Amino acid sequence: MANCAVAASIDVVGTRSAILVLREAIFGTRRFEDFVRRVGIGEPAAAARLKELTAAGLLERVPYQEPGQRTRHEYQLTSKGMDFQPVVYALLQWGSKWETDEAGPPLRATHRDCGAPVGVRIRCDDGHDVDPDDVAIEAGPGLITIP
Amino acid sequence: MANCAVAASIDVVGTRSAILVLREAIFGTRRFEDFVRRVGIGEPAAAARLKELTAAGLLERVPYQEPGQRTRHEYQLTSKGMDFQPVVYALLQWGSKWETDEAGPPLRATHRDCGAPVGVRIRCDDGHDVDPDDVAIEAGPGLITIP
DNA sequence: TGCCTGACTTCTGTTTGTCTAAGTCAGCCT
DNA sequence: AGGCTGACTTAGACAAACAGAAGTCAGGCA
Repeated sequence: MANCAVAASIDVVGTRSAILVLREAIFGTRRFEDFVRRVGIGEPAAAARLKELTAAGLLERVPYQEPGQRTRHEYQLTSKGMDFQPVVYALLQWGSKWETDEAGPPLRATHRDCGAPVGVRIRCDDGHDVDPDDVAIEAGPGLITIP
Repeated sequence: MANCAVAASIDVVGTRSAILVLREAIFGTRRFEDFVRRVGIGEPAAAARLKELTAAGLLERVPYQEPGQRTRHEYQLTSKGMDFQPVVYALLQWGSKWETDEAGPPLRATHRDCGAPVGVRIRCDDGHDVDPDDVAIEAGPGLITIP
C-alpha cells in the first residue's frame, strides 16, 4: 500500500458525514442538535462522528452554561481542526465550480475585510504561486517502497 | 439538509478509495494495475472507482499503444479532475502536519522551479491572503433555508 | 490456431455507515 | 418531588464499501 499523508488524513475524516460535520464546525456550529439538523444526518451518526473527531483531536468538548439553563457541552474546533479549513474551502471551491446547480451556491465563504469570495491556491513554502502543472511529486524520507 | 458545494463534492469523491484513486491520478498513475497496486485496494473497488470518476468527468479513458503491444486504455485527468488538485494538496498538507509518523512524509509535493514543498493557502478573489479567522460564511443565492 | 497478458467482471462474504424508533439521563425549574 | 428538555445511547434493519478468489475477454504474437 502506497501510504501517504493523504491516506492518513482520510483515516481521520474518511466518511462523508465526518467531513460534513467538520464543515459545519468550521462554519460555526457548536451544539449537538444543530449538527444533526444542519448536516442532515441521524443522531447516532452525529454522536459517533463527534466522538471520533473529538478523540482525533479536531474538536474539543467544552462545558458552557447559558443563564437560567443547565450546564451543557459544545464542540469547539481545536487548532488541529482549524488547520483543516483549507481542505473544506478547497472542496467548496471545487464544488462551486463544477457541481453547483442553477440556483448558485447555497453558502458562500467570503473575506471579512473585502467581501470577496475565498478559495485556495497552491503555493510553495518560498511563497511562489504554483501552477498545478508545476508540482513535482517525489519520494520523501518515510517512503514505503512500491515494488 | 443544509446542502452546500462541499456536500456536492463529497457526492463525487465520497469514499476513501475515490480520493485515493484521484490522488494517484494526480501523482501520475495512468494504468489500471498501477492504481490497484499503489492505492492498495482490490481490483473490483478500483474498477468501480475509475468507472465512477470517469462518468463524473474527472478522468478520461483514452486508448494508447506501446510499440509491439496491443492497444490499451489509460486514465487521464480532465480539467475537472485537475481542478481537484488543491483538495489533495490540502489533505497532504494537513496530514503531513498532524498525522505523520516519525519517519516523515512518504511522498512530498514540491515546486518544480524552486524545490520548496507545496501546500495551499486560503486566498480571496481580490488576491488577499486570508487568515482562517477572517472568513465569513454567508447565505448565497441557492440557500435552502434551515428551519 | 492457440497462447499469453493486462484489464477488467463476477461471486461471495464481511465490515462499516446509516437510518428510524425508542429509550436513558442529567439537572434546572416550578 | 416531579416535569421538561437537550443530549445522547441502544436496538434492529438495511445498504454500501470492500476484500479475495476465480472467471472472462480482447488482441497482438508465435
